[in-house]
Amino acid sequence: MKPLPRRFYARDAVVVARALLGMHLCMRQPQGVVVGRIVETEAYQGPDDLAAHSAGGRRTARTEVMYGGAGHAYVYLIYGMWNCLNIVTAAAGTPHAVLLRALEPVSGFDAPCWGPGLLCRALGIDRRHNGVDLCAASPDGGVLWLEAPGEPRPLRTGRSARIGVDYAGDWARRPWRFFDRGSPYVSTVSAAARRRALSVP
DNA sequence: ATTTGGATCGGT
DNA sequence: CCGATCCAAATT
Repeated sequence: MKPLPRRFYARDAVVVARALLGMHLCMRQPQGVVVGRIVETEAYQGPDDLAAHSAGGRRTARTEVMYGGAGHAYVYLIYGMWNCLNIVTAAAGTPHAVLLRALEPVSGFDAPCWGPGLLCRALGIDRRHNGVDLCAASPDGGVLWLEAPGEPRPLRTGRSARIGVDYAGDWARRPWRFFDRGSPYVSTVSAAARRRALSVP
């Protein structure tokens, strides 16, 4: 295990969001390590970005981890039933984060992971993981980390406006969502198209 | 103390 | 479009 170094995360969220495509999200579990390839992300840039939980410098118990420095997990509950996993980026005090929106299973699991809520459900991520250090490199290793894939795959990067942030005015139109074009695991792929792409003949 | 609505998802 | 399901944040 060689976690991405903290300097990877200590950059603008938009830069990191794009750079995370194709990286592996890894989680240590009782049964072993589970790995998924990141195929969809979104950048949030508080305090300016009105779509961010840290908009206007909002600083509460929930958003506190966004101010604590790059390379930590920000996990929150949404709609009463879904957890969402973010990666804190930029300098400490600058509340940027990248929402991980979809994975492609690589090893250790095979559960639906197309969309931020399903991603967390598939890996068993919840608010207990809020604040975990993704750069922990003790001999034992951390619970959750990201690393570069052994052999990089070609990537066609697409971008679009972010999903579900219509309340944010002009900020909602910024193309801060990044995804792997052609991955059937991207969240907005229709159920029918996904079935077609994943069906084994 | 009470209200409101959300960085979702699957089914209709 | 709708409902599930609950908590954070804003408001009274």
